[in-house]
Amino acid sequence: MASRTIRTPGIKDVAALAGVSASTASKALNDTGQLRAETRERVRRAAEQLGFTPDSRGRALASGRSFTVGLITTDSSGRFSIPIMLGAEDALSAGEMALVLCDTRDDPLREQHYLKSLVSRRVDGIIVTGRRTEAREPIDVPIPVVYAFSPSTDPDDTSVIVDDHGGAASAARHLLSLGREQIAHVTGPESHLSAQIRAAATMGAAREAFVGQPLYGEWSERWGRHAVDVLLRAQPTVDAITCGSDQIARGVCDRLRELGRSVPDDIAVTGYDNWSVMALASRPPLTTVDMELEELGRRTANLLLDVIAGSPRRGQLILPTRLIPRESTLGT
Amino acid sequence: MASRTIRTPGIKDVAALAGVSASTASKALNDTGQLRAETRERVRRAAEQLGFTPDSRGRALASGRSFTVGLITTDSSGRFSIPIMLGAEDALSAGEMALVLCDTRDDPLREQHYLKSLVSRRVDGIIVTGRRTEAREPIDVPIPVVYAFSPSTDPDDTSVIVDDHGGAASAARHLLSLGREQIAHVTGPESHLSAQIRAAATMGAAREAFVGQPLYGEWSERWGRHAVDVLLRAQPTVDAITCGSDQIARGVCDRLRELGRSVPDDIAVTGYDNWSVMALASRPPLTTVDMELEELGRRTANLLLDVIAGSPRRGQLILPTRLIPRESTLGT
DNA sequence: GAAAATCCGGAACACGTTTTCCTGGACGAA
DNA sequence: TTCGTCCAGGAAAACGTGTTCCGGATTTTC
Repeated sequence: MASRTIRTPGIKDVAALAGVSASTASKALNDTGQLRAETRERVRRAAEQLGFTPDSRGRALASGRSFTVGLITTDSSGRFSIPIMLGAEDALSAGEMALVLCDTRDDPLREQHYLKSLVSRRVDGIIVTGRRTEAREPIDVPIPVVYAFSPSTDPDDTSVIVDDHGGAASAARHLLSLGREQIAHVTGPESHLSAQIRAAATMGAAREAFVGQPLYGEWSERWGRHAVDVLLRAQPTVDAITCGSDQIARGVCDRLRELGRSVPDDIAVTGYDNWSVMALASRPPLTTVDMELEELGRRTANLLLDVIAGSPRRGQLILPTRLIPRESTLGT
Repeated sequence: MASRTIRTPGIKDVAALAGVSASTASKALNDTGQLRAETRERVRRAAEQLGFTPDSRGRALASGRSFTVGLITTDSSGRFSIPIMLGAEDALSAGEMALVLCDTRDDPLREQHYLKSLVSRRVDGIIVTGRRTEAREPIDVPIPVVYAFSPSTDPDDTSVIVDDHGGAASAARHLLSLGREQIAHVTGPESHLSAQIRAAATMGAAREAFVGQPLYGEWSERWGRHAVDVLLRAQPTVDAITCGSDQIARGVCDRLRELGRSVPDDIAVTGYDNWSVMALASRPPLTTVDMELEELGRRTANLLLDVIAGSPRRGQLILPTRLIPRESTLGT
């Protein structure tokens, strides 16, 4: 039994090597307590020499915190959740927090399972995010929670959301400022809140320049192409189209080009999302609205850190979007 | 001090309520030790009544395991890492393991930081993944590691990779089986291993049906469009084009349509990646090669679980791809 | 020179669980 | 009756850290 299997060194090993007690070593490494500078240094060198990395399980137990937050997403495959995730992870890692990923795949059972697991891990906080802007049922855990993108239905919960209204309005105003006078709107299913909001905001901002009715369809290029035909039949003199997504906008551009209409000379087009594979690959590249989701993720994480630190900020935080002007409205 | 702040109940509370000792409660809840069935049941009811969830920090400390694995990715924004991540998370969550996400953003400093953090958390294992198929430097930690997508340069490490050669060959064989006799290949930068491999595999499988030289460029639609012009000038009689990515293939299709060439009647086209927003939105939808990355993630996770359990499987595991036939080769 | 203040560092405990070892009792066999 | 066996459950150690308290040593003060 003399030669135990090799372990990673613990604080006791460091202490022994430095010739002090474990508690002294702890104080030395954490810059706490009253120690001579020389002692501190000696312990530090010992730790260095042994390649000591403190075991956060012990620390977690002692401190009552786990330095971990859970991210629960209804679909991380979606392109909305991912930037949020990344932003959150970025903000958290700066604070030495780890992020554990839970993809529920929209399955309530899986969600329950994950919640239980996170509670059992005594996670310091939870971020909940979804792929729709509709408010969602709050989750019930004895742990700080912040909602991102999909707010909680409970207005007292902390939620960080995108200013969808402002985003759509900024696109419309951009077109007005370029002198466009007949603006149409093509977007996704009317059942989607974001489609409704964007349509309403567009009409509100365009006012008398808005022509016809918003065209609801699906979030696809195909619908964008088809919508052009519908639109041109009803409003042949339209000179601008704002779209509810970059995919739709790309379809719109493609179809317009096929019909020999120039973008933006004849008709200007705007997208929504700033999804680079769509917005940049489109011909011409799309003027679009960036929801700045990574920043949203960061803000969410920082808000969660505040809640954990004991100073919660309740209610909805609405983050601004950013208009990215490109050739589809400006020309070359 | 009598009314302490309300805590989540511990196993001792459960034990007290059931009238047994903590150790007995532990045994009852874990189906271990020698206990009367009646006692077990009593403890279970007590746990249920108190809504007891075991604290995994304590469990981690006692068991020596943390029931956590780290996923280190050089860019999780890439569309390759994400399905891998999801697959891994899926496989791990079944085993009650949590996955902590570490996005290094290709920064060696951040990678070091994350590694230190994972070691400090005494993670049970680490999955390393990247966005390129080139082998990468192994990481040096006293923890089981499995590499996914980007293998380790050390052949003794465990790596799970995609059969890029087989994938490209399957596309070429598919075209041959359809009677195509002049096959060209358009792909990404020659500096990318995957581009080289796919080109070589295409030539090998097409044999005398291969015309000209592989056209190397970039992974973009723009290059795909441009490549068509280059290609048709050099090889006017080509009747099939295999592409190194769906983006390139989409560009190829677009340009061919503009030139009045029918896909697939005049020229058949195949993509690579089965990236649905590209492959399905393309006109016509693309026959393409699916790398089954989510499955790769699952396999990787399961392999890691094996290593953790003590039965490592060294070397490279090469997973097959799947050919997805669609209209761009089959017609309607 | 003695008392007080200050500085250092160690012993012990807490955190929540699992696990090993041990004890007391019931039971059967000789 | 006595010995051994088996069962049910408890006490304590272990995991690795942080923290509180306390005592000894050194310095300061009168």
